[in-house]
Amino acid sequence: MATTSFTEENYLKTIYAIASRQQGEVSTNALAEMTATRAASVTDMLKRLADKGLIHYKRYQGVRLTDEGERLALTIIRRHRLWEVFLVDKLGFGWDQVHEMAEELEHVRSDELVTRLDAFLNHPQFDPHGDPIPTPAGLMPDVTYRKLADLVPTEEACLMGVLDHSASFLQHLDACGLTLGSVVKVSEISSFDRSMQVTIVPDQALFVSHDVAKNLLVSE
Amino acid sequence: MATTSFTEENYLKTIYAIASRQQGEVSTNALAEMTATRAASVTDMLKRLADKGLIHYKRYQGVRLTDEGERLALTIIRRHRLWEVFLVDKLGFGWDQVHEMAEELEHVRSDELVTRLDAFLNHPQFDPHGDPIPTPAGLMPDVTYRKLADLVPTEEACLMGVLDHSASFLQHLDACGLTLGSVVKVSEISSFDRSMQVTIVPDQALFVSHDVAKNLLVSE
DNA sequence: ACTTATTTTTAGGTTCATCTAAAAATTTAT
DNA sequence: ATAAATTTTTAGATGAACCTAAAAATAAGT
Ligand SMILES: [Mn+2]
Ligand SMILES: [Mn+2]
Ligand SMILES: [Mn+2]
Ligand SMILES: [Mn+2]
Repeated sequence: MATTSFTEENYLKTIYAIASRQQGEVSTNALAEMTATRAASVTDMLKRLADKGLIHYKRYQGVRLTDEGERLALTIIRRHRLWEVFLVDKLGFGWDQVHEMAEELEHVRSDELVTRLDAFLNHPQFDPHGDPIPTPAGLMPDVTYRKLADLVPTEEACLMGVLDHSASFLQHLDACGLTLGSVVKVSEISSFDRSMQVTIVPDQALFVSHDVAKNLLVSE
Repeated sequence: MATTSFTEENYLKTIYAIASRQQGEVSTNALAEMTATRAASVTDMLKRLADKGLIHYKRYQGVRLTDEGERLALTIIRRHRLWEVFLVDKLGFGWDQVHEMAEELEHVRSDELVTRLDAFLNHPQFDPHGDPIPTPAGLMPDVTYRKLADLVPTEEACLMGVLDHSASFLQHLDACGLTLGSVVKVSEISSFDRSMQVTIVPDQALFVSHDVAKNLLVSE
């Protein structure tokens, strides 16, 4: 029940993020890189998180979230994503503008606030970037997307999310008219550079580089 | 332009709050009491705020906000009150529940966020407790209220705000049916304990103790 | 005016979150 | 297997924000 600081919460989120795209323990160096701090600072913090029972930590062996740590990480991710929905749906921000604000809003501590915000937003399942919103109990819904880059000609699919969350990538998608929810159909793939000719259904023809296609998630 | 910390922002708000209900400089002790810290800690912070040009400070002489300090204090108060409006009007919280959450939300740093929130709320002039919302430029609108306790029989006035912001006082008002915006008419004042017999127009008779009446603001 | 009481400041410490530099453990390469 | 490279940890500092205890300045009381 001890109170977790702003900084501790960010470490938990970062451990979760790294762990979810690899298997095995998360390394001190990976955390130092992600949090833009030095490895020595990470070690310090890992000891503190281990003392609080939020991570499993053995020196030189990397870390893994405990059940409690994961639950906490997911409630913070839940808050982050709900605030992003609020900022886009209610305040009219672009999906490329909301991440930094959500980084601060996610630390506002009130369960009742999250509950009411969720209701106010009509219990959204996904944030503006297509990422699933963890449940109130702290469970991540598992969604299985494919990358647009993995489709073959004549396949049709709905744009569901992005892997690259950078403002520049999101702005590029805006400029191309690639909006989440659109249905796209692959017409042709260049064997030279794997660039794709796609149609945004019903009839908007579009050229998509492999760099873009491999960062676009689709479902079908 | 240097960044102001969470803590510094709270000190500025506190200095403003104390200064606005007295004349002359704000004492170290008063600040220590309000911030629930020790006088020595306050002195530390005052030096830092003075270095940043946010307060006028001469040792042993108390402090006063600089123009820049006051502008900053008022933008934070603006954010606090806008978030309180959001929590009550949009999320349906009671006016007795929102202060603590607003204490955290007010520190989320984004001018664009405040601008859009203000528009989303339809540019409210007052927060749920009847306190005026400072302008985007950092100016406090001056409103002049009277206390209900200062009215005499047959006077009628509109309930505009509260002086006591405690949850227990606000809940007591809820229980009595004393809502901001109601029009009340004083019928009788006891010369013994200054308690009031009032009518919530059109016809709800009510007994109001002096303790309550002196914390209720009315205008007319 | 002088003594006493109060307020404020200084001095010296603590904890959190960071840092650099050096030591220790682990991993990789020959 | 031994040496070299890499990763991780320890050791020792720093700054922010707090603390207690003692000293200094100001205000009050006689
Ligand atoms: Mn985000
Ligand atoms: Mn997102
Ligand atoms: Mn408040
Ligand atoms: Mn208020």
